[in-house]
Amino acid sequence: MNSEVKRAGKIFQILKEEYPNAKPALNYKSPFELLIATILSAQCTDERVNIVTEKLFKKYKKPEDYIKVKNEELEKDIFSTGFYKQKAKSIKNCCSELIKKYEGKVPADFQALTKLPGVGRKTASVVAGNAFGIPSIAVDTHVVRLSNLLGFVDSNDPKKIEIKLKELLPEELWIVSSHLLMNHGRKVCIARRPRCEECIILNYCPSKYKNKVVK
DNA sequence: CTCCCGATAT
DNA sequence: ATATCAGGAG
Repeated sequence: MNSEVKRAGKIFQILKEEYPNAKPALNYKSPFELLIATILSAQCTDERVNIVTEKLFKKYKKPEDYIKVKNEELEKDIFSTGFYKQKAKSIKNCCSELIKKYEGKVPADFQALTKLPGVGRKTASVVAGNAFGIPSIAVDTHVVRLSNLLGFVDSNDPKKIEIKLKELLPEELWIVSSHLLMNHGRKVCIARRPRCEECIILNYCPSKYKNKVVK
């Protein structure tokens, strides 16, 4: 086992102690709700998505419910998450696909998820991992940022980062590792201004007090 | 690489 | 007032 792997192991061990209850920040009660919430979370904070989905999930229960309303109505209901026209289309098309191909159920398969409208690698990983327990690493902007700052990678390509993290970590840590990095990224290693003073893994961070994302 | 867009920190 | 945040599709 190389030193890179050991270092990563140490970092995630500390993060696990710091965030013992690390879980998705999105609120959901089913794979379907998680799928919708994650589509909405593109370029939007999880916090804001939760505000929107609180009402949304009371009104829309099944894929059919999203299809039968007019575009403008769905757009209004998801407005504040931004990119609402795109997202409304994605959600509607996605729901049609679910009905057509999967009897209205969310497929428990990464590749199948990726093919759904509005669902890219990150969303597919979130759903596969958190709704179905399939080992996956969701690489969102926090994971990209922290992976670079912590020196795991020198790249902004989410797929490369995902592959690298999978090499670095044992499979049972994959799902939780995303949550840990997202948690830490949101609370301490904040994009706008990293709180290096309060960072628990500062000693393992090559970017400490740099306040600037590498590359 | 550009477009899609509102919310919020500074 | 405005820079920055936050993924997917074409």
